[in-house]
Amino acid sequence: MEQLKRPNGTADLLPSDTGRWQKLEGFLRETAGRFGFQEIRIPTFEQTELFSRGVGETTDVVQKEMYTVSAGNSSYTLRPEGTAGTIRAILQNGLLNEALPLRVYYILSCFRHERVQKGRLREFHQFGVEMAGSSSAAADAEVISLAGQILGQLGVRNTELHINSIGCPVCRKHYQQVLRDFFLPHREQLCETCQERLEKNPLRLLDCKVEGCKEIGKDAPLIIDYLCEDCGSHFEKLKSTLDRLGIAFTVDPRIVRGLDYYTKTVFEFVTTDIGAQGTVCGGGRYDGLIEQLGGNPTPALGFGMGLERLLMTLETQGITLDEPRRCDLYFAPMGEAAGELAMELTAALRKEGIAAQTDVMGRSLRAQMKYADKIGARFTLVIGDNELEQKCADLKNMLSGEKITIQLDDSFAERFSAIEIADRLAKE
RNA sequence: GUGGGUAUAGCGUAGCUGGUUAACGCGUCAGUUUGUGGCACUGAAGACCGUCGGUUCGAAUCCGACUAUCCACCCCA
Repeated sequence: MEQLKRPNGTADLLPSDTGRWQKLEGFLRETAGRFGFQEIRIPTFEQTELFSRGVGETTDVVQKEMYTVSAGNSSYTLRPEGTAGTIRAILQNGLLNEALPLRVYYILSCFRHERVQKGRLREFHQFGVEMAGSSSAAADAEVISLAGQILGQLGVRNTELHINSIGCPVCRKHYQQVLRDFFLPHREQLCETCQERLEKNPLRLLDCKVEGCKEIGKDAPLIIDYLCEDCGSHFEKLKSTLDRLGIAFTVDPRIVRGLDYYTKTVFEFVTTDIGAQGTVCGGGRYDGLIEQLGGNPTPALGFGMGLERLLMTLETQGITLDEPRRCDLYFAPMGEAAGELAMELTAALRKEGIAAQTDVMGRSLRAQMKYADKIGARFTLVIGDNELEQKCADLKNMLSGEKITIQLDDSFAERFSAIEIADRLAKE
């Protein structure tokens, strides 16, 4: 029978991986919690319209990367990102009627039908936060500082924070016209995609990698010089607050996020250590989104952090999160009677909070010792006919090789004995 | 959606100027005299050489298509 394979762009997380995932997730929850964020969990799929309306009809994500299925008369889509669904849930459950600003975080998987490459999967995991109710630059600084602290505390190096402001719909519209006017005379020298961008999304003209376009765009007007008064002072305030918090950043006027909902502040944490897809964290403000999704106009912002990319960065930088496999005691019985006793005692030890294992392969003592060594057991306990007779057991410290004989009570297999062994382990 | 690279046991690789039982390391399992791990030694299991088709007396080896995978563009986390 033919073996079936995983779909392209998905991953299996094996026992050798899940330890570091758990540790990372625990760290993220803990850190987000310290910033006052609480977890929210939302459905894996939503009505397709949520994304076309929230993320934006013209974005690549919506136009060509969504996994959409129709069921009955409805069209559903696997979430390509976390913000739209989170905002939907916030509105549907009236969370904005509670103390503001509302702060939520999530850890979830996203789905995008893209061409797979390093750092880009079709199902990938994101840690994200959303903060709603504040239009102040202080909120921006707080969200950015959470992301910065996460990376900092993990010990991530070679990562830069880039920030920019893409203005509000009013000043952006004005700027787009200025940009068009600038590029129009060079139309013929632009690459094909840029000629399209000129019509559809002029902001993108700025971060084209084609040499010719780069050259032309070198002296292009920058949006930060065309911000309206409100957007401009918001950006100034953000920069001074970041300075005050000691968060290093560079203003990168080329950053343009590909999701339509962003306004004013956009930012990303970028590393060069993991290949071309170096954005580990990206986010920004989206003051129009909540209204766009049917809520009362409410300012908000957030970010998403790609967990695969983060883990990849940690790995190339030699930062480990692994926890060794835990086995406090391996119980090595010899013979059938001892084997049955071992099953009972092992179960009892586990109730005492001890990570215990015993033989289920019918192996020789020598083979059992090898196995105990491989799984990293701290102690082994050997019981054979002699020990059964004398009501004792050999306890061996696998690190030092030291061996002691411990005397056990009459009621060998009972709780009491388990506690006694547990005590001995604790003393060692 | 576009371009390029790669595909041989669980993992990492050799073999690829076509020639019979496809090799090595790691890992797994068993054993090295009667009841004690790490080292060493011995042995075993494990591969339709990605799939289909073509060239040929003969294909892991050459050619084509498909699929998977990797890298990059694009886009984004």
